Amino acid sequence: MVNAAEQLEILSRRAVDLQPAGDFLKKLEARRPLRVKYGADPSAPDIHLGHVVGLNKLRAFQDCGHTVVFIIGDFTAMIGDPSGRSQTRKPLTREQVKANAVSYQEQVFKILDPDKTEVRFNSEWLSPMGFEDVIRLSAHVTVAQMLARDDFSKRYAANQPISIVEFLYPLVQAYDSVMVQADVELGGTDQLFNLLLGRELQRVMGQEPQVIMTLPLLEGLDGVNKMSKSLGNYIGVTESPKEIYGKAMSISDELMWRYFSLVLGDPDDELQRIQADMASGTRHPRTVKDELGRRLVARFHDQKQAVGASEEFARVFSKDQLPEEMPELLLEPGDLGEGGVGILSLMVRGGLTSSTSEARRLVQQGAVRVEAEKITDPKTMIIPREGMVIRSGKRGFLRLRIPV
RNA sequence: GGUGGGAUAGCGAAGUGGCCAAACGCAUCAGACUGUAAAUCUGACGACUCUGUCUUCGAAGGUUCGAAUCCUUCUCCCACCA
Repeated sequence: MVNAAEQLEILSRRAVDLQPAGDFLKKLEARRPLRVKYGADPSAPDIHLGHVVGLNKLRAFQDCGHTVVFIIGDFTAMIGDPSGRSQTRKPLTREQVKANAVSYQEQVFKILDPDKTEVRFNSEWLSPMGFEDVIRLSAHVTVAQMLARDDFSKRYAANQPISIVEFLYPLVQAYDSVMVQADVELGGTDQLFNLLLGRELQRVMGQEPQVIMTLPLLEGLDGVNKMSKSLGNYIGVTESPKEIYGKAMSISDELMWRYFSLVLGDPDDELQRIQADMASGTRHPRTVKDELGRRLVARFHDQKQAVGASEEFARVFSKDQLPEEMPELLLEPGDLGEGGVGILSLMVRGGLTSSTSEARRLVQQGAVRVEAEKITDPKTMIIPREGMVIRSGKRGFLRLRIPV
């Protein structure tokens, strides 16, 4: 284990908040493995790059010899978020939660060291609690304290509903800290309030308060909102090489530095050097982004697939050639009559569009090609040939198969 | 318990008897430009047998030549007062 001062330097790198820093050093100097808590909501079992930012940090703690207490919020997930604000927080059944938790662990251990990870489910201590216990617990916090949280105060001021359950959630999370005797709790900057409440509750309940650390929130593909599953602006660690690479290429030039820095952990000075090269024209932004895409694929798959994804991407988009694999439509014998088959019908049946209207629109907008020929008349009849390819827009491909 | 407000297309939000398949914004999709960048511009964005037809505006009934708009009942939501 490296010494406390060095650990402090390594571990606090890129942290937005670290409170209180003095306590943290003290804890590190105690030279025992610290219990570093991180909570996960199992309602969405896809770990994405936004989570990776935190997981990377947890891994750094492990590499310094500390223990990660990974809490799966199964209890809370079964209750959901009755405010209905967030559709992704529907109550889940016990089975769903269980299944999600399993897949969660599989994904998390792509980054974390299983030997230094303690996985805990918060139903373990929350399920046995009676209403009396809950009331006692809630007595520790005042409404004014709760309203200190930014989004609560805003919503309250705007006459927007705030359910009591929403007050209870931070409390539950704080109580988790007490139950696992956390030394440190990690979260995104949006978690600041909840983390601090954990400190508060530990103090009230006679424990040494945890140190809290917040990390930057990674912006999603749109470059504006934080990466999240519900916004659909995420790159999941279990996605295919093609998807990871393709999504990486679609982010803006400005944004890609965040990914290099927060997901891949590249040091700032190196990134600045690359930015300088890019500014002077010695490096093309595209090659830099290609590297980002390849490294992300390599990180969650392997090097070989990274190269494959890069090549495939270049083939399809830069050179406008066909991908190696594409969806197929097996035609019926009736399709082979003399008149041919309507283009719209083929598109719908092949899954290129979900309705005839949509197919028609695409054709009228000049997005559809059969082989190399652009189709603009929705009434066009196609005489199918084995292996014929229909393209819809840039990424829609369909190969026709004729039954033998 | 009382008072007031609300439910409109993926989301947000106009519309208060015909000109409404329903403004606008966001998201999405396509085209142009490119590095599939981003930004920008243009167009599309309920469905269909598509110059037209059909089904939509919380639900069910009703008034009317005609209803997202008026009436009745119902369901759900919110704020405020107590």
